[in-house]
Amino acid sequence: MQEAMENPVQNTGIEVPLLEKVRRQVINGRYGPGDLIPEIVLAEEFGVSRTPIREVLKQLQNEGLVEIRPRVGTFVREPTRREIVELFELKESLEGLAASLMARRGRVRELETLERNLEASDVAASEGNSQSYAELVHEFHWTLVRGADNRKLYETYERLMNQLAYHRIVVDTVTRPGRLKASDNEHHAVVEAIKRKDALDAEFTMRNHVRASSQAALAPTDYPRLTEAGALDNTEEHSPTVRSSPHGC
Amino acid sequence: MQEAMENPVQNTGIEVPLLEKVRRQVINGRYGPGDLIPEIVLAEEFGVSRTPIREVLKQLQNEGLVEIRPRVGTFVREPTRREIVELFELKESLEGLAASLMARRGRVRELETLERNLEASDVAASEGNSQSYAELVHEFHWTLVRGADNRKLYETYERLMNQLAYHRIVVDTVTRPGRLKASDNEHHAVVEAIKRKDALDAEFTMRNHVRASSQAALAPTDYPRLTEAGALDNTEEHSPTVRSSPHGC
DNA sequence: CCATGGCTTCTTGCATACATGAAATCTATG
DNA sequence: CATAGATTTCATGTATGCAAGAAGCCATGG
Repeated sequence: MQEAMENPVQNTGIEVPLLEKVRRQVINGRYGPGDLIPEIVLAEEFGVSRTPIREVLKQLQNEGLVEIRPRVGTFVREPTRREIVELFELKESLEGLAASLMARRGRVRELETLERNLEASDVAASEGNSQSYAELVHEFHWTLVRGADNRKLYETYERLMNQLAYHRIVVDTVTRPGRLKASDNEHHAVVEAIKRKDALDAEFTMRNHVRASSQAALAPTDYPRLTEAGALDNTEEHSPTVRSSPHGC
Repeated sequence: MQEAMENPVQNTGIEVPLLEKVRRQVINGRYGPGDLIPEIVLAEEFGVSRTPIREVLKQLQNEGLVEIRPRVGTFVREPTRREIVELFELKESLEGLAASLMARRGRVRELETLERNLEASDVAASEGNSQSYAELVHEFHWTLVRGADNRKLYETYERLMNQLAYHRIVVDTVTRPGRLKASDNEHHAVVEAIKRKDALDAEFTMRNHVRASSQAALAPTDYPRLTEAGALDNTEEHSPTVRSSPHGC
């Protein structure tokens, strides 16, 4: 009854590596927001015809990453600030649901993963290793959503995160003063509530955590960052290697 | 900044009427769960080539309504009971979020729509007109989600409802004894909380309401229905005209 | 009678050609 | 020099042809 969830990418019938490769090329490649993406260029680049490229682009449009203007062309979409806020509101609700569902499940494998994650996060937090911590944050949130054992929730979450992940608007807020340790403490509180099987507490602790990190991500960043690597990249340029975490902490 | 929301169907670049027509044909037409849907049949039926049909089918797969097995064919998907439960869990969370967001907005146009809906619902409930009430329930929930003024939430909700709407598993639970008036009362409570701008109360009142109607929809239906029209249709046959509400009450 | 092997058929997946329409450019005129 | 109009170009939208693979079927052997 419980199907495997090992494939995070929806089975679209499209050869998955192609979709993934086009995604990277489109978002992290030489195409910036507003740029036209000619189908034929991608087709030649990947050695296929326009047909599968069109399918991939339609999928990307469905994910909200590009906009296809009929008879005109496909353009990289620039999410508005309003959309970012909307996505964060949904993120808060969905992760709250995930925490609630996981709390009701009892001791499952994902709970142990979270506990190990906390240990590693404590180390990274005490060392101030924000790069390492950012990755652990990433794992924490995805483990939680996976631990909810609700495939539709997982797919919905994945869908929304795809819209947030590849845009430079959301940067690793973990580098902001104080946020790192606060985030770590909030993670602890969530896991504690889950261990107590207190679904309501788990949900609201998680929601508060997501809201806090979302606000940190959305707040203007006037003050200097704590790390030099991956400093705030608000210019229209886009770095080929994205160091920033795809979501807040 | 605030874009219009008048188009509930995502702009996919596909000629929208075609997508809609294929959806009906596929789900309410002669194709039942598990049936193969040959592209060429639809193509000839609608007087187009296979290419736009393929795009439509891919979109329907993305919505979860069909399954494309590579090199084999496209089949109408039968959602499992587990999936239904998962979708209801998400529905509860999303509609709770919608109520919460709407409560924070103050007096907006959609609130007046809800109030008019309640008046009409009271009449339908007192008359025991479950057909009329079912339509009002439908309008109530969609108005609430629209009133949240969060486009991403709206799109996500639409996406999930598409997966629930056209399957005969979810029937109008409004015809069950007691559920009709209970539902009406719950709607009143939600609107009251919104008018009081009590976001938390609005959210949980709505969540409780969704949970109650979801459980009613999922519960086994041993006892006779109160209406003769659109009686529980659990056979593999599917009526050409679907009378059942696409969601609970 | 049952099982197994090959064959036929059917369906999709991809490539390509052509039509359509929008945008940009070039030109001619006020 | 600016502007309006026509033309040219370019990218998409659609149709169609062909190949590959999977499922079903039939025949044959045990």
